[in-house]
Amino acid sequence: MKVTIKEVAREANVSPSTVSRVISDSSQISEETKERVRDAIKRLKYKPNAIARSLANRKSRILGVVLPNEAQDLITNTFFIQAMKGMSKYAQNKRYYITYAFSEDEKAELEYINNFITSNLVDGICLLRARTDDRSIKYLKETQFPFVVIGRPEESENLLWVDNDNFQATYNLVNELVKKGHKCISFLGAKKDWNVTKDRFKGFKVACEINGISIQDKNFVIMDDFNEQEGINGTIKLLENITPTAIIAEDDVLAFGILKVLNERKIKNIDVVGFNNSPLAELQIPPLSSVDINSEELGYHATKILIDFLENDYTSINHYIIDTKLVKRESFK
Amino acid sequence: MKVTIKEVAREANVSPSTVSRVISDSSQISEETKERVRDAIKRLKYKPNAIARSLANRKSRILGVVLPNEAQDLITNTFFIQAMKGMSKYAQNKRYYITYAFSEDEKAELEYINNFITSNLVDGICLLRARTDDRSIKYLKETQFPFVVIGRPEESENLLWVDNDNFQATYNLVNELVKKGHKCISFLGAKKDWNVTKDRFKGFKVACEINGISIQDKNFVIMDDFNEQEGINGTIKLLENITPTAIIAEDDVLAFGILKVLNERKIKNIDVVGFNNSPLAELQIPPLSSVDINSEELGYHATKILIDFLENDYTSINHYIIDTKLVKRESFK
DNA sequence: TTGTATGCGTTATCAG
DNA sequence: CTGATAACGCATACAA
Repeated sequence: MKVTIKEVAREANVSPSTVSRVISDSSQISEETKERVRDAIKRLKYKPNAIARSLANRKSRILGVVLPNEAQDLITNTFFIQAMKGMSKYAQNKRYYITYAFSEDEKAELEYINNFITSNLVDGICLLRARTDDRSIKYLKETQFPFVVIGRPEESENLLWVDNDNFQATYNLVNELVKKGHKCISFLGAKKDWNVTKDRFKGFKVACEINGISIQDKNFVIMDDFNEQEGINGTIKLLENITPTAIIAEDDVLAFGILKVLNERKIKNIDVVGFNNSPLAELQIPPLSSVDINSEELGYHATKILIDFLENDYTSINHYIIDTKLVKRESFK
Repeated sequence: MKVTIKEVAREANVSPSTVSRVISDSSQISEETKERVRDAIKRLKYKPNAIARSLANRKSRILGVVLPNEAQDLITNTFFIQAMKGMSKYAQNKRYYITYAFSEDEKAELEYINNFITSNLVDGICLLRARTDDRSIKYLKETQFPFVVIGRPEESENLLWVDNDNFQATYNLVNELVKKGHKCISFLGAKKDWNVTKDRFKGFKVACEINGISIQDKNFVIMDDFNEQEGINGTIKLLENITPTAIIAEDDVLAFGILKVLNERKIKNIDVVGFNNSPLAELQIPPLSSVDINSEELGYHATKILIDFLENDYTSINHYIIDTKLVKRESFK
């Protein structure tokens, strides 16, 4: 049988409310009785019941995370497990729990979110990856439920988010390439209405312009999806009109496609850089240089910003930028 | 403000207990009032409070999963995310929630488990991967707390587990190799005290013996850890004493190391087969044949067996074997 | 078939 | 500084 606060109270010869106060280390309890109660707690090995506590507090200390379940994920999914790890790291520090749900599609995602909220199980929600015109975000905003997004949302005022500075990262990358003497740089992306695409492309474009490299339509290709085949198709299309000296891929999977084409055509003098630094990057031929987005940090700060918000009720910081880092390998060094 | 069971009761002109009964679809309530209450529920958009329900039921419908620190191995981790996906799939069906925690080491793991149990937050626990002499399992057994293990534990009586038949899978694999004419087969594994290692090695050994292939010490190597470098070292060691026509790797990451050595030495006539069918397998040169362990199914049935146990309180089935499937690619076909 | 009263294990309010 | 007492939202034994 579980030992409750009552047993402890009896053991320590105080009332249950006193025990409760000792547990929350209330300042208005004498050190003496605190000692006595703590002793009793130890002796009886008492642990507070999280559920009962949640009910009384109307706070569960549980966070809900909804994982999207899109086709592209299987390969790139180290992002998810890493982000989840980062999330749990901070949450565990703060004695929060995290519960997760995989959604089959956007509709299911909304359902899970709705369920999380209305069942009163979670105090806050964490969304991985913002879509454009994101219905989940819209819904969460409407209901005023606390949540954080990994990936900058379109309308980012008044909501919590964590992301890399994708503009800056790509901007810097172009500069590095230029420093190495590159004069004709191409960009291969996908999902033109995703914010991450917009940001990275913009960083590419602006940096090129600053460096006096003119960017025309033939300099870049934006595909529909993130997968190797699209990378292959995009590269073929690109090479029809132009022969760049370097290609930036918005994501490693696209870069894998690029490398395939280059290998096949035995083209050796085009540098390639991807994004995300997936574990597969270093196994490519040649090993792929890639911008590490620091997934674990993204997750860590997502829960940090959310929990801080929940506890302070009001914070000045509503977003956080995670550093990126170019990992140089054979494909560009 | 959240609408509670009281509001609904008032709206439907019944008592709260009646509403409660309607929610659990009690047979002893007239269809008529059921209708009326359901109407009220819809009108008021009432959703039961999960926490309050948990307290009253003394069941949270929350499962806890503890991820081992080996999850850090970024390369092999598709197993974890896939297992988690499978777990959530069944749990969601049954309206269970899953909360996870990453443990840094065995000590932390024990702490999390203890916390899960004593805080009364979870109804059951799922462990990923059994160690030998597993303290977590021992502890869970002692406390009599419901739990399931993915990966056959040493003493598997009276506890729930899910696993592949690793003996059988390796046994069959050897037979396939023999059928293709192989007469000298080697085994490269790691972590000699893991059950999965024991089982796969045993399958290898027995099958070889049955086929009249004698197995001596030079025929196999068991390394310390699962990573590519260990695969490389193991292969080098192996090839010092023997030149097999086929090598079985206990895990794909080890196989990646094997392929590296073979490529470097331009050895073309050794077939290689790994385990786990990681997404990287097909990207190897040559594409690696691998035994798919069906991670998602493992997770799915783990929660299934656990939830079934929790709900029936007593089940005859206490373990479940998940099929494996050899995926043939260039490295062995 | 339905309602009343009580408990689930805490926390919070209000006295003392 | 400490102790009753009443919530928190729901479930259920017992009555009616």
